[in-house]
Amino acid sequence: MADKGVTPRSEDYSRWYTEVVQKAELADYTPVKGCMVIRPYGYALWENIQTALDGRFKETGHVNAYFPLLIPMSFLQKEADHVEGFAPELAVVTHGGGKELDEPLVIRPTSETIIGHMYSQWVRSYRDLPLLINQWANVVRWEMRTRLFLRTTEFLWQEGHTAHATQEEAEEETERMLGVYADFAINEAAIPVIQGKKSDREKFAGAVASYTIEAMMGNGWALQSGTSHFLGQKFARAFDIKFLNQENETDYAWTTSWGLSTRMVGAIIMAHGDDQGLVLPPRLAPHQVVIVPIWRKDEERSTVMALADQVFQTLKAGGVRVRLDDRDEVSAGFKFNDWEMRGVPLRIEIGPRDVEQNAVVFARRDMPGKPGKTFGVPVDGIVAAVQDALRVIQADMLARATTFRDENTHEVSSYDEFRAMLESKGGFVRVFWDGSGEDEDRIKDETKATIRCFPFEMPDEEGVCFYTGRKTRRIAIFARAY
RNA sequence: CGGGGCGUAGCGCAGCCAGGUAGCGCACUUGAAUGGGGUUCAAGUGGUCGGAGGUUCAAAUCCUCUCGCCCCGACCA
Repeated sequence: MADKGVTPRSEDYSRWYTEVVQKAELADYTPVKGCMVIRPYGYALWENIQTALDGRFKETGHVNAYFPLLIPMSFLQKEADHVEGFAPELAVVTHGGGKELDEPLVIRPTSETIIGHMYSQWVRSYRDLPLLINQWANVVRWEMRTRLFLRTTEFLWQEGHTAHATQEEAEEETERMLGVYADFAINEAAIPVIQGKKSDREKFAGAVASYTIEAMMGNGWALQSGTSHFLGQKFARAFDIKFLNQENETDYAWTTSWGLSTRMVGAIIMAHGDDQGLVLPPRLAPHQVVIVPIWRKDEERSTVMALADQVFQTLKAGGVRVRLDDRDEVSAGFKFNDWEMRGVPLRIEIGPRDVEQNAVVFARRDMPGKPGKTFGVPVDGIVAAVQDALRVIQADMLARATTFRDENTHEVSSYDEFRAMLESKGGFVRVFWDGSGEDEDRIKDETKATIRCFPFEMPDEEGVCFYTGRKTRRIAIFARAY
């Protein structure tokens, strides 16, 4: 097993993850420390993520633009919390054209500063607002430890930056975009994320409030999969984004920012992968269907390939992302395993016996082996049959991930219980919380668990804080996190 | 940056303790037989043993330094 598949997750989740990424040919490390190359298959997945998100951004009135990679160091320093948060992980350019620069340039770790600077020049009147811009870009953060997709020195993401005339509007935008992320995660990536607010300890450097979608990975750890920040007027004051309101008074704009990165690829891998490797949700999979023809003799080959090609053309014309694996040099069994490692949601097997019946065999990636197989699927109506199957797979993946998350979410009422739970079962721990930031730090030191969020969905009842014993209405979700 | 581990063919490893002219599996090439779950057999290609210095008649092996990677911590989308 171990010699031909990936390491079972129970043995070593970290190794399992790296092996899945590499066997699926999603990405590799490069000679530059902590930097990853996203291989064509991994990039195709990212492109589908981009398309799904970008469509939602357009629907909510946003437009794309591009801001530069290099930012003057002084810009970073204008917002005190922001520079404090990012200073340790900045990559700095000190030379250009063979000379030392008068002022060092920072490779953007995020673009609030340069965009804030430009917004200050673009905004004069309330009529210029809201400004709703997104950019697809790369950013660099000099992290100490890296992991493919989850934390790399350079990563790809989108970052939305908006400016509004009123606090209410900016707060609405912050929540709207978190909702867009949650909708994407649930309906495209089949990951049942929890929406909530970050604790002060965990919020974005420079934000007034940060919101997050938190996903549970296969080992019970949490992964922050997208964030949306309400920046108040902090950046507007730092970058002088002022406008005249309807009363002809000067006011600072209210800004937001929100981002989702290639880390989402890591989330998909860890939320759905199994011992055979990657399992991709149909809506994002680069290939939704792979057709594997099976034959023994040359005369069989021609009839099998004729039907395989016919099915391929029909599906393609029907808008299905389909691939025909017509390689001669490897066996059918090899191809099965090959595409399983790559997570293709649905495999269509076509052999001589199927040709006789003018039918095919479906094999679901999310249900390996016999249970996921359907024999004798008629070629007539194949497009609808495939689309149905893909819909079912998508829905089942979400349902399975939701069940997994719920089964691994526990409630405790005392700190002893809390520690025991993290030791024995892990996962998310849902508690009443009325502690301080210092309490949070102490818990992190002692258990490695942090507050992932204060979920939006809270029961309308009062409870006792598991740590302080005080009465509170606030719920927190604690977990170990990537 | 602290603690642990590892650098030998594209990948995974053995050889090192007890120095003696570099090996295995996978992959790759060629040929044949196979073909409904990672086929089999045969013949091949491919290596500055991470780098530098030292000890020695002789270093993958011993010594010193150095570079890099992985895992665990601190940091984090």
